[in-house]
Amino acid sequence: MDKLILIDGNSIMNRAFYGIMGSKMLMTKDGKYTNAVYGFLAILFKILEDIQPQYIAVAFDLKGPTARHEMFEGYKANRHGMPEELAQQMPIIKDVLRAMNIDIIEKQGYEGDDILGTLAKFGEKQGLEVTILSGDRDTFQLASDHITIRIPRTKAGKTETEDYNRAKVLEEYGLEPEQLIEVKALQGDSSDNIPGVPGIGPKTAISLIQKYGSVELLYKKIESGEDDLKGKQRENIVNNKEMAELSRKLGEIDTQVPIEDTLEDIKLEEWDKPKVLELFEELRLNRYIERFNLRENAFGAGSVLQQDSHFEILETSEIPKLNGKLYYYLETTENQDLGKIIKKEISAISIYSENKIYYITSHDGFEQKLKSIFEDDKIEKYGYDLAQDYILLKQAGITMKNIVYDAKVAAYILNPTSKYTIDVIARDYLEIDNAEYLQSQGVKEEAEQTSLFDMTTSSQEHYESKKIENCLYAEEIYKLAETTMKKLEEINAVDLFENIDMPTVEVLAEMQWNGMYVDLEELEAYGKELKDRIEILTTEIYELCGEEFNINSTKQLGEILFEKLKLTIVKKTKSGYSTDVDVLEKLKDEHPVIERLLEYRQLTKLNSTYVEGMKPYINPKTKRIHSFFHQTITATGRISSTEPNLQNIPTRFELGKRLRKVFKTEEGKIYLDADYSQIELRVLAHISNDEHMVEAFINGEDIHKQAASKVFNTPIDEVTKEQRSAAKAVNFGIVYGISDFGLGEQLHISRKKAKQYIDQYLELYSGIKQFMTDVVEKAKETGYVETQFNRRRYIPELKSSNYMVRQFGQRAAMNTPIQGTAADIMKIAMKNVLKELKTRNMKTKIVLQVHDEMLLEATLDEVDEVKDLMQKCMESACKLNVPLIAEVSEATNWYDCK
DNA sequence: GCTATCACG
DNA sequence: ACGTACGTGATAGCC
Repeated sequence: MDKLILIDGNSIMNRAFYGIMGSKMLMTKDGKYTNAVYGFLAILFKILEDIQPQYIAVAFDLKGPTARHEMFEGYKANRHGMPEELAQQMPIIKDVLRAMNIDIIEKQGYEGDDILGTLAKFGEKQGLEVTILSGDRDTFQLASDHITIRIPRTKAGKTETEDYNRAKVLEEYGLEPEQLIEVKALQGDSSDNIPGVPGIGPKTAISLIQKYGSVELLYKKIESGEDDLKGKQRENIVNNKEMAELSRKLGEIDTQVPIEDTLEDIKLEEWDKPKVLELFEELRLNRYIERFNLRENAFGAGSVLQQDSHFEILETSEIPKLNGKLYYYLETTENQDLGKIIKKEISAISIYSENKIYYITSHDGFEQKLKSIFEDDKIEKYGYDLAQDYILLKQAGITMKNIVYDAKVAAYILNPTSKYTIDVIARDYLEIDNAEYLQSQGVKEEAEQTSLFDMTTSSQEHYESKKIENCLYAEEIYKLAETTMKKLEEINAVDLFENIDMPTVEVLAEMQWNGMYVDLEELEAYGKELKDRIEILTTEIYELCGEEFNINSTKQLGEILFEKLKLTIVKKTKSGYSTDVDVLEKLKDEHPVIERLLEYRQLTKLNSTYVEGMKPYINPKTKRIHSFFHQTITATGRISSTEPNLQNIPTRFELGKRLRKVFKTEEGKIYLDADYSQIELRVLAHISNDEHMVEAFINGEDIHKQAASKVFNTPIDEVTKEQRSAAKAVNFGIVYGISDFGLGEQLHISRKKAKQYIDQYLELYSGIKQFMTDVVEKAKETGYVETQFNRRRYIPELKSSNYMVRQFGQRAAMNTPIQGTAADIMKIAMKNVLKELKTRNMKTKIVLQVHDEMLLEATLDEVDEVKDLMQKCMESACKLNVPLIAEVSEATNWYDCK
């Protein structure tokens, strides 16, 4: 028997959209979402494969009123339009379907359901086996012996489907499919705003129809008094007869829609392959391009994958001819040697050269060979994650020189909010699906090898797999260098890449390699002090609360404070009572336990995060902490630090700040710590070119004081401390993309008052106001914002249907050029500092960067010179229309650098 | 793995 | 009527 598939386009797109959401939101590079298209196609291909139909059609709703709206003006009144992120995908899926020659049926005044119903009945009459694919259970009323409704069902994260034919409906509801219309008439449908009869839910409705057969028969029985309904329920049913009848009409799917399409139209046809290919390429659906062999059929080879067996691998022990450029990938193995900076070592290298990949595994004299190429200043290095390679090589006694291209960094600049595993980059910029390719080459995944049932993987197979994988990467680095550089040119970011971010690779690797010395004994003494005090506090807290509990559990603490002690509930979180600092500060006068809790929180934070948390990272050999510094994490261009994070070592409060005493210089060395003064506000002054702010900086005025004087309309000499501090908060707020609510929270003042401050501020700093309007407007237009050095951040949130998300987009649009430009400037300064140190052959080392602070460990003989060059490098990193000021301090421990 | 909290610029 | 300041990372508790 021939088969027909009918798809409810809107409902499946909807499901696909919400099914694939969140962190994995798929997006094209220009910020267009593709998750629903992707999900729809996955579902489509699945059902095509399952059913192997001869006929297929997809129905869509059109905007505009339908017959149901005329019947009842409240119909679907509670529906707001589909979110923009989904709406923009509807034309895309239609284009794809057209290219596949799949009939799209839309009819003004009718809903998708009606079209499906009409076609299903038509198909059944023609003797076809019909399957309707819909996410909407309303369509169950169409089920029959030859019409099956298939609905997707999410079960434990996996999408499965369930089929409903007449028998299945009967089994689940105890009713004929047609009777579901009657059920809905009584029950109504809140999602479509169909009223039904008040007080009747699904259970009652079903049992009533099971008993009486239909709405009509129910009312007949009531009229003749043969019913056995009672009380309020009976009253409701009697009083809402019209509602029930109307609801019945609204809920019944129309199977008489005048449709012109013939059986011939909905026949499954060959795709227009070139068109499908084009669309799939745009959507980056490489997986499907491969699966359906679109490239071969369209216009032959397109990517490496089609170039049959691809690249030639040569296993050798000799370095190939390099022609001044080394395109390479380092293979590593784990090495848990405690003295190592990173717990890996180089096990092989794959090198691209003249269309071949050379694979060289570790052997006698291997390191010497690596040294000869990596230390050669005349050979440009092209790779992936060179900061890691730098350390790996350093561990082998090799100092990498002439670092030119890092694919990870290039991809980061092209889109700082993406991910940069080599697989993702290959997909994004080479349209290669590495997993699929490796599978096609018989490469076994690492995870499979550890499976209990797969102990058979021989070391030979493992070797082969590793080889192919690493050689693929080397090949891709070669290709990426070309494609990503081209794309960098398109967005005018070559200078940023070559002169700012690439030099930063080495700076960060140096920082990690150098590390910061930590006095373990002092750290432990500090920890002991904390722990002693924590013990006392714990006892006191238990006593004051009258019981022992886990103070670290916000849940338990919340119950004690707000249920047992009945303190005022200030704020709630998603899961219960909030107990954060703000809340506790407000409760300080209500109970003596609060101040102890505040101290307890502070101390346990210091102890667990900083003392205990940091200990394991002290390298037993160097006695130093070698944090990772990441260059491709933040949306703005800043650096981040992990394992441990050295960029958030306490400083605001004395007790925490004392921790900085354990960071000490080695014998005969001294820290030089340089801070940019107000770098973000200076950048803001520059970008906005606001008259007053620029003037204040040029005249060396106190910027917060000036703001206070303006906002509070007070002569500059009469500005109070409080006013200055309030104005400081406003300045911060401005940089963050201000909101009255946020400022109000920060200053503990009313929203109205906060708004006054802001309005007054923007009135006077009109250049800043202009900048904020312009930057948001331009971002909405182009979809991205840029720093002064053309670092770009796409902000798709600006197009969100969610007000909150849009607001966030606006603040990000205002903040990113400021924070990002400051980050760019710092990177330039670091690069120049390192360059100076190198050319002058100095022994001073860079050990840390904290956004606007740079910490060097200088040898005593170099202190004066370095101090000077550091300041010069920082202050002359770029030319702004306000002065750039760096303040340098020196001490033998970090605490004393002020 | 998510949430709440808190450390930094 | 809603519920926010921007950018990060680590820890603990809880599911």
